[in-house]
Amino acid sequence: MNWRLEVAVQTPAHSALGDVLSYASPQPVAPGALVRVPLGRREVLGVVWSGQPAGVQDDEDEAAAPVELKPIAAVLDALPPLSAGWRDLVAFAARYYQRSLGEIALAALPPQLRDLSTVQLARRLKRQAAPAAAAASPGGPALTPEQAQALARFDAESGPFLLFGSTGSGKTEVYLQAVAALLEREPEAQALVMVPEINLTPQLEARFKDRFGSGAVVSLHSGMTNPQRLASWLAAHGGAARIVLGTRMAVFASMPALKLIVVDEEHDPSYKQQEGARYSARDLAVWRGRREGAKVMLGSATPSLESWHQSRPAAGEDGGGRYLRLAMPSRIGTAALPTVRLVDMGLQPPRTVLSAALLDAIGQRVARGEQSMVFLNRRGYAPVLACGDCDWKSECPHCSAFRVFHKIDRTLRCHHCGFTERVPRACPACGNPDIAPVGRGTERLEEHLGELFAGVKRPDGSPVRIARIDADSTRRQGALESQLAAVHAGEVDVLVGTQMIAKGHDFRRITLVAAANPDGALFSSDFRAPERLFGLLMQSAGRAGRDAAYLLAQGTTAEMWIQTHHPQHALFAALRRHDYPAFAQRELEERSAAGMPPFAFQALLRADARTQEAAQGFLNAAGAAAEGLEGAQQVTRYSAVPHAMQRVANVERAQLLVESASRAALQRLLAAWQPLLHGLRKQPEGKGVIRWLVDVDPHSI
DNA sequence: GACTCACTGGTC
DNA sequence: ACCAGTGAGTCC
Repeated sequence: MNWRLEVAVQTPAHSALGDVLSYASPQPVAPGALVRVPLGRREVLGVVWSGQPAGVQDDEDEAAAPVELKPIAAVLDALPPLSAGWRDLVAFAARYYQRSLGEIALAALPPQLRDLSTVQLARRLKRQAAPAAAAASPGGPALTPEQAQALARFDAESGPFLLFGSTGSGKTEVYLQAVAALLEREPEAQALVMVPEINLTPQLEARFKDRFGSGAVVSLHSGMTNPQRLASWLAAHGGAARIVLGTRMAVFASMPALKLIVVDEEHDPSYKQQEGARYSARDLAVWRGRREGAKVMLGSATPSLESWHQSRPAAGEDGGGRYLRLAMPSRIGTAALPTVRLVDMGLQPPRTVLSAALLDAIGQRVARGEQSMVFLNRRGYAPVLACGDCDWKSECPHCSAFRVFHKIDRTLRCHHCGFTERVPRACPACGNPDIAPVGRGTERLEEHLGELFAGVKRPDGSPVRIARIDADSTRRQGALESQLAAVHAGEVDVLVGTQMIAKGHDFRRITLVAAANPDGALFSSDFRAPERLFGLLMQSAGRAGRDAAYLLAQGTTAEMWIQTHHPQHALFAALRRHDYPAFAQRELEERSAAGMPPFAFQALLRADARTQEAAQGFLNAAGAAAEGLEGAQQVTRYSAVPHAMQRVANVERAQLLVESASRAALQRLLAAWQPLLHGLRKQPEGKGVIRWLVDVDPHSI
């Protein structure tokens, strides 16, 4: 008997191929099994989606043209098939984000699996074979009443849950105990714990391994080598790993006994994949939890407005959100949240970088042996280099952006396309030797602080030590770790950096945090910018004064300084009171009035082309073609506009927004649109279009 | 998405 | 004559 298998292989949705390809097999193969199949003149990895005895015709067009199917090359039968739950997750993600099954499925598998033969894999599995590790969890610290109450409700209800806990309220301990209770109760159960950035996995990994033993915990993130990723993935797939800790990609980890998903810092933008399949790992986690009967806990001090709205308590007519909110407003110990001080930059002398009051405050802390941290969201020395005579500026020849001046190696670097040149000696346009940096980045701030604090001494009389952490200083492998270690060891008095240092790090001796110039986000065209800024500032404030005992011993208090030209802005007023609910309420009222998310659902059709006209022409033709499609009446379609970063590496980018109050209507339209777009690409309107893509629930517009 | 193939234009 | 770069077409 011959069998016909439908196999998902890595092909994009806009190829002319269907979602799955058909192959012949001499024996039945279970759905979810991994197979190697011929594709053109290659042999690739695929996932069996379904199978049936050959000769059974269920499609009329099949009968018209019976084709000879190629046989599969091999079955990786040493591996248990991927579960129906996993396949459902992949299928849902493919459908929702308008990609092919195979693209999602193959991206969710460890890359090394693609080039292992059956023999190599079998050998690998034999070496790996380990029974499910008994997870040890010798208790933890005593819980605060808030933590205990959150856990009690988590235990009693089914969720999903939004753990709304201020920075330092001990959210991680709640995760640990929720996992511990689960693993103790169910000897096979697995838990998935997601964090936003790879930077943060080592610390969390250490805490989980410490609590549960190193055999029970594996990591899954893009910073790992391929063999490491394969080993982690196999341990999760086989059930040996009780806990999987990872970044957004981990949402697709194969976990046969998944019973709990934690999404830490659920508001973090990095949960949204920004290339390829643009999925939101947080949203998929909620979907997966419901599908697989696993409890889901989202945690944040500044939740996304989506999650906040979704967890609103019932009031009046409103039945409330679908999530259950668990609040932990207090910091552990006696530590209060830092005092927020606003510096009105309008009252400072012109061109002030750091106000006298802030410098004085930092100086005092240096003298007492305390640490301070200054944020500036611009790396490099200066964002622009400009000629004093003519109007030359350091524009990138390939992008609609300025090249940034990096003094350290005297280069002009484009942060978008990477184009780098030596700094010219004189103005390339008029020859004037007087070209000067405009504005400031972290490099210049570091230099500036060094000059200003040249006379300031530490308690032992030694000079102040200033360090900088940003993407440039941490390019080398292991550099971030060693620089963070230096801060922890107290070898740094003033730390300058980008938002890289705002997240998660538990610095014990930092008592002052300052945002040098956060105003950019206040009046951004991106409607999510205030939300991101509030989260970032709250998170930054959370870096200060984490150790109550240290503050007490020092006789000091924690402070967050913000330099702004708009001290009256409502965002800062809420921040001052550490009042996220007030901020969220105001934002939600505005979003509701303007009909924006979470009160509407959006998708972007984006196109890249050689010229802006070609990109917009394709999009507008696509918009017109959508007229009359299913769902179109309920979906607002806007005109094509240039992307916020219009040109990158000589490619013009444009986008077209579609929006609806009904997620279902939007989904119906997108599904019906896909084949039209595919066809349009081949029409004259598609001339010059390099690529197009759909971004569902886009993060920035 | 990964790959091949045909075609282009530039250089030794 | 020999390439890198690019665009079009294919893959059950």
